[in-house]
Amino acid sequence: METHPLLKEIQARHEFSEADFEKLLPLFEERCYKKNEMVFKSGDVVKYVFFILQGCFRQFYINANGIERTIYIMEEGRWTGESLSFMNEVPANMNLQALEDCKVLAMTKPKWEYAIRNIPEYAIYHMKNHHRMIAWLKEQLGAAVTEKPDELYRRLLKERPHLLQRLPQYEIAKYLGITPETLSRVRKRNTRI
Amino acid sequence: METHPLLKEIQARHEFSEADFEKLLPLFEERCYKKNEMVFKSGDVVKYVFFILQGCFRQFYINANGIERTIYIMEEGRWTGESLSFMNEVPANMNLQALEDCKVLAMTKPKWEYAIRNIPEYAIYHMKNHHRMIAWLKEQLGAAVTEKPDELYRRLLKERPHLLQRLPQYEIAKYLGITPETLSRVRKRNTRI
DNA sequence: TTAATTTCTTGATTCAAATCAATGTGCAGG
DNA sequence: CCTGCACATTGATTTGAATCAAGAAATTAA
Repeated sequence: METHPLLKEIQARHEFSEADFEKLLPLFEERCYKKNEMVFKSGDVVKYVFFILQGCFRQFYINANGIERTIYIMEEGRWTGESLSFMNEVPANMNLQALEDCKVLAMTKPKWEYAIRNIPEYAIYHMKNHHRMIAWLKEQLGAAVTEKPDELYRRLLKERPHLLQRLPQYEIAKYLGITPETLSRVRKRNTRI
Repeated sequence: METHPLLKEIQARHEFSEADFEKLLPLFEERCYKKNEMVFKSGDVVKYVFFILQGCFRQFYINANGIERTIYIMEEGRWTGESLSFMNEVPANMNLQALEDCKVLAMTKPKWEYAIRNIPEYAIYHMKNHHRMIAWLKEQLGAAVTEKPDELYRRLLKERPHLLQRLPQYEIAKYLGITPETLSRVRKRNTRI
């Protein structure tokens, strides 16, 4: 008997019983997105919180001049969504796109509120996740501006090497905030054969 | 009778009773920091969460090459700290410094846990705050890389014009991620007389 | 298989901000 | 008042990534 990927993720971060998990799991519905499909766009009110079962998404920001920047790339076994928009029912300022054919578990707001109220350990896990997200975003923000392309690339190579196999270069470039040409040169400079 | 600045901040974001506030307030202790004093450094375990009564702090990141970047500047009426370090008792990867003589309300972890468990509305407010913080950080990250210095400056001028009066130029420059020289030129270009 | 399209690499050029360097300004202390 | 220091401005130069422009490789379709 295999552990469900969602239970696996939760238990990796927080003490969580199978009994609680049996209350939690039925609150989700399964959804699929095709490669390149937009899950939501800036201006939409986000209706779900998502746990990724299969595939890979990118969340990106478009500034006033139409320049876009990928904020993060999330793979199976992680959460995605837009918590402020979801929680307060306000327009999102981010865009979420499937980079592959994807399968997710999606939970609506009423069910999420039910979970928060009735599964205290889920609420705590949820809060812990937010602390991690905030710390990670702050670090990303610091790194994005202080580090040169070569350093950003080596950081990615160290932390998430499989992404470089999984995604085309231009997606990596958008994530690192550089042009594909620059990434190509960076790779050349940083390749040990 | 004046509303306490902390109650004011909480009520601006969430329905919160005076009765709850009377349970909350005694959990804090008052602390002072002198101008330029470090509250915590990267590597420290952060012992408090802070609400700013007076003054102004910057939180900054130092990368592997010793280059620093100010992530945010917080003024009176706002929270600051490092939630992941505080919560999990792990080393912080950020630095917090007073930019002026400051007075804060500080809460230790045991008291914070007491508050979360015993004042449910505080827990909800806290969660809401995190959603806002995450959305704000994502937007900052998007803006930091896609926008040019002139755009970053005009954004700051629009959103927090008083900061430009309050702080020296070199602190603003570190916050925008540009050199003081560039900021000086940007200001010249963008000043209507 | 070839053809067509997409993605990646490489080179030449441009451009914007960092850096380097000097000067100017305003304030604090003697 | 002048002196000294911190901060800000301005100009000259360098630098590194973006942009522009071909090609080469890889993938997909025919």
